[in-house]
Amino acid sequence: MTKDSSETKQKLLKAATQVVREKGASSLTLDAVAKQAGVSKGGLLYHYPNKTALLAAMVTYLNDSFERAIAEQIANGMTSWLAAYVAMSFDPQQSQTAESAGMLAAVANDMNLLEPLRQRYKILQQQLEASSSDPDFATIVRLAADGLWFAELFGISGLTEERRSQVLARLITLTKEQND
Amino acid sequence: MTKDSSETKQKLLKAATQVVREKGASSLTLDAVAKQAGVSKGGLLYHYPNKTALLAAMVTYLNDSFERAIAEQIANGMTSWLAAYVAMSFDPQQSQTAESAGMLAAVANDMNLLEPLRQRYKILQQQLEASSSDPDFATIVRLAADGLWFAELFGISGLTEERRSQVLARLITLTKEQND
DNA sequence: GTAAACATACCGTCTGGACGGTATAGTAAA
DNA sequence: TTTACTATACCGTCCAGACGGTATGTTTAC
Repeated sequence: MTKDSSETKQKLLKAATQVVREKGASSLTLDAVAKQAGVSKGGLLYHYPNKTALLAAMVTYLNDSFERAIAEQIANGMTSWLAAYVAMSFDPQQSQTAESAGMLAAVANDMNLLEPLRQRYKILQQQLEASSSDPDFATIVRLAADGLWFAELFGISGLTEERRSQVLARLITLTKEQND
Repeated sequence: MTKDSSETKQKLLKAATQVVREKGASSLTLDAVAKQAGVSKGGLLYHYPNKTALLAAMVTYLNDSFERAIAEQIANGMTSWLAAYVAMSFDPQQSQTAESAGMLAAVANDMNLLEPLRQRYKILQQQLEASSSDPDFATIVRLAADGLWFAELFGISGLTEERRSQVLARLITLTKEQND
């Protein structure tokens, strides 16, 4: 291995993410990704044998990025998983990058690609319920975080900056009223 | 107008919705919609001169459908706009039909098509805040409803039926603790 | 008969992906 | 330590099909 395969793969994933962010999910073509990554289409297809493989990798990347973001929030002082989840959902850094691109790409091409996410969320929800004294309310907090994340992804939140930060603060407070 | 143009248009919109639901947003082609509607492609293009026009109509349809659904919930006993909004978001009938299809189609093709929705949500959020004694919390309730709607649209809610109905009940209760 | 409401046929472009080739580096026998 | 061989990492070209859209009929209602 001369140039380390995984490094190029990472570069291609980044390129795909950037294409989605800049030109939209409908512009995510193999040509566009290859061009963005500075690689020929043949080179792209060497690493990802078809478009589905690339999309699947994007979803996996989303998944991992998600994982890291939560761990990061916990490291940064968030006292519970739910609080970290909320903080992550409000983090502008994380929101509009790899995660959103993977989501949009999957939705635009084949929703079945979200299957790994479904498995994960099923487990996460179970853990959330198990670790909370008020599972219904904990779920509401989680869904509110999801709601903002999606609403901002599609640009339909309608929240001002002030409101946004106040809602964030309130949600963090609400996570502390639970032993989770 | 012999066969009533708007009637055929409605038929075409329904067909487009059905295509998205059955085959996914990436399969929403003019051919597919025409075939589903039992019309030729020329016939489709007579009513919607290009694909963008069709997509825009789907978003408008989504918008109106959304409006009607809320009004319906209020007619069915929901005492506040927020409660009606929550109930609508949990209504399995409404969720996975016209609204979701329009959303998915817009995302898959051109996110700019969501612009009308953005305008609307900006106003809705303002009204929600203005009519509530605790705008932050009202926003949280709204976002939780959005979160469930999106999560179920993408199949990542991870909620059991029981949990789902309990969360719904809880959210409705929470809307009543506000004067909105 | 004329205009709306379709249908049919066709075109140009884009896109996924197959394919042959190339360069470089490692391996292994002589 | 040269030589033959193989695997990895990529490039450039080409093609079949799909898709959006046009151009041109043809029917139907009034």
